[in-house]
Amino acid sequence: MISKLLAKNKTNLLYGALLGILLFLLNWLELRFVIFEHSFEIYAGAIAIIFTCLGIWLAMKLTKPRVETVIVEKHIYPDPAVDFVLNEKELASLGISKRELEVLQLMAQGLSNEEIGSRLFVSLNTIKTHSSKIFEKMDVQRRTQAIEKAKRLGLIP
Amino acid sequence: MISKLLAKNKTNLLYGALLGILLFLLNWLELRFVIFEHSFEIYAGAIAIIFTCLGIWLAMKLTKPRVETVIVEKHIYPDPAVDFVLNEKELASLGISKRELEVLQLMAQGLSNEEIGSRLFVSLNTIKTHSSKIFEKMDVQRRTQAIEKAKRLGLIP
DNA sequence: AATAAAATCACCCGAAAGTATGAGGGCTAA
DNA sequence: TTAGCCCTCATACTTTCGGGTGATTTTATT
Repeated sequence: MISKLLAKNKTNLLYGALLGILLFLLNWLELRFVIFEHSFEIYAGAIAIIFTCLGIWLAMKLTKPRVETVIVEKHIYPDPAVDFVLNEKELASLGISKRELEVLQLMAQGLSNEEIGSRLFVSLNTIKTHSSKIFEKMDVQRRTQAIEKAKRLGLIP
Repeated sequence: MISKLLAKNKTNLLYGALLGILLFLLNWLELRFVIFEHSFEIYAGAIAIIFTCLGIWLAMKLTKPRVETVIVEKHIYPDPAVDFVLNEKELASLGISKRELEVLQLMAQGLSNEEIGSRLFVSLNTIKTHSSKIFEKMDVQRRTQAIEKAKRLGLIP
């Protein structure tokens, strides 16, 4: 409870403490003044210095920093692979299966049928069958057309 | 000449003048003190207030304005097709000619060599030569690889 | 004018891609 | 369970692609 209150009024307490110290200093200086009658100028100077510092400190603490808003135009180059969303409707309407899509993706990466077969652990003939079906379903003649169309339709990144 | 000097030391002169005024004030207050023997506290308080203000003023004037920079990122999503900029450096470093780039673009659109030849009014053999050179320069084996790499390098949209 | 680079075309050959057809096994929804 | 789709694989055939070589013409570039 008390610690909470302390934490909340931390700054206020700090200010209070500082004021106290200042008053004490003032008093002490006055005492000195009483002892050395003619050290008035020193006293005044001390007060001046101390309160100048106080003023500076106050200004530093109390002035709000000027907020300068800098608008930076950040060009976002959408990494086609990162925020790619598969157009499942198109996929369904074309009737392309999961496996066929896989083949299509590898095709678009520039792999040969042979390489795709190795990648998917199936024979070249299987990939040929898949690609034929893909071309048929997508109504294209060549793999390059399939790739172009697939990208356009959002089937591949 | 003199006006220039004035302009240059404007702030310095201002400070000097202010100091002068302060000294005068101090003197005047001292005079008052002499007149009213027991108004010491008033005197000290006045000094305190004045120098606090001076400190504040000094801090405001002398410290660089504290600028808190808030960076607001404005995200811009460029349409890849609309504001496509050809990566001419890459094009030059690969040594790909204008004609070859044309062929590459048509390739990426899914055209066969035959079709590209018809489109550009040259023979199939010419397109074959072009594509061979393209693959050689791009260090790829297949047209699909060339397309993929060309897109990646910003040679085609 | 000389040189270099680009563009054009041709021929051959092998590799890859694409077409057609058939067939077997697996999964699922009617 | 049966019809339908998917996945797999095979064979045979055609087309397209890609590599290699060589040659001519046009177009810069110096």
